[in-house]
Amino acid sequence: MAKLQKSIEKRNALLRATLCLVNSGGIQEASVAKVAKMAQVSPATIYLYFENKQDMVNQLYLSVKEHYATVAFKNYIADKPVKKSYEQIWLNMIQFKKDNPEESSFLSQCDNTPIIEEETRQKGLSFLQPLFDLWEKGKNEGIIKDVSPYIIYAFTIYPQSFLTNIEQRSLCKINKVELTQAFQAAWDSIKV
Amino acid sequence: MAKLQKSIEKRNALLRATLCLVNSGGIQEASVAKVAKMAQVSPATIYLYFENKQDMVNQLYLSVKEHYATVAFKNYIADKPVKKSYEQIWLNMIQFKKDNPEESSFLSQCDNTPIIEEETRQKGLSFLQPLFDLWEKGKNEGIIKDVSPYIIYAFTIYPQSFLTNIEQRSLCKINKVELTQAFQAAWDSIKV
DNA sequence: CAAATAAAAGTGAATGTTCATTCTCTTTTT
DNA sequence: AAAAAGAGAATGAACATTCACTTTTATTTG
Repeated sequence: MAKLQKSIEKRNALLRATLCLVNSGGIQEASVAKVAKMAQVSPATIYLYFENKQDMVNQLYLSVKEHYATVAFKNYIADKPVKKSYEQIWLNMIQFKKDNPEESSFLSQCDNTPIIEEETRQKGLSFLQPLFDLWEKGKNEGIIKDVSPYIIYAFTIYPQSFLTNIEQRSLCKINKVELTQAFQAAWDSIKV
Repeated sequence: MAKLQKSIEKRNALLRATLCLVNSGGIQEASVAKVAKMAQVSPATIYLYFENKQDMVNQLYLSVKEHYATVAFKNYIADKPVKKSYEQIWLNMIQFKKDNPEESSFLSQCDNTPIIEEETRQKGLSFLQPLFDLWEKGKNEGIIKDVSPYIIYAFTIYPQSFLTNIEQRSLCKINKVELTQAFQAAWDSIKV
């Protein structure tokens, strides 16, 4: 039991090291040798925990997405009004990105790289199912436009990445005012 | 003169090859050797046209951004009503992304990689100045919300990348209906 | 319980590629 | 005949992965 625990910790150390390196210099910076060094482990050890480098990055992707979803849906109670629920989730999501810039930047980098396999992507998306259900509920109640979930995602969730991205690059600050304006924009784009 | 022309053509061949390779397998796939081979040129020749690989990618970034801006602002006449002008530019922009998936995907990949220097990024952004001016005009006329241009960009232009991205991955189709809905969402998010 | 043994986890060095870049030499253009 | 453009081969570093080996942990047996 203590053994298993140690294994999990080592696995996490490897994932954390990968996250850190990808964040500081792009995915190409996270070489197996560097990850191993940062996690204080032999390069060979990585292959005890992961099939290969691509597998390691894909697993990291899933683990980060899972964390993201956990934060997004914390204290989520399905029977509140749709707008209120959505506001809560939306704020949780952007807060996650503000609080976890490394994980957030990693996810952004993954959006457009072929290292992440389509299967992994789909699995990652499935963590957000409650959100898609909420949109469906909103559509049925006639308070959210009857458009594809892709459009809803594109105009309400996806913009968060841009905003936190530029805040990270110190080009702007996202405080309470901007947060309120941003949610208003998101909601206006999809409300009936 | 014919000499210079030939030089430009060779430079363009190198940029085109880079674009193609980046598109097919990520930035790491575009190695100097492969780019040279695809452009039917010796690896050494690349260093006659560019300082190094990073410089080549940065120049490609600028060249693509310039093309993008050219398409965005074609037939743009500043004295039409703000909403009409904006609709025209917005449609031009998304059409560019649909018509030029390689260039579009390249730009997306560049959004989150440290290969592109901050200076290059800023220069690339400056091509879109007329758009920022239009927003300012809209704000002055009281028809666009008085919020930061970052927010406007995040909720109207940035979502296009997501939509064309998933269309590219064959997860959805963006036809006339979706295009109309999408522009409506974009406009609703920022109109007063 | 303790010694013996089997299995699992972990290592550093080596493998064979591929990488970006530079070298020396040749061809083409002025 | 000078200079500019281009070539292929060479360089050394970095890469992902595997190798033969050691150490640690778990299980069996006397």
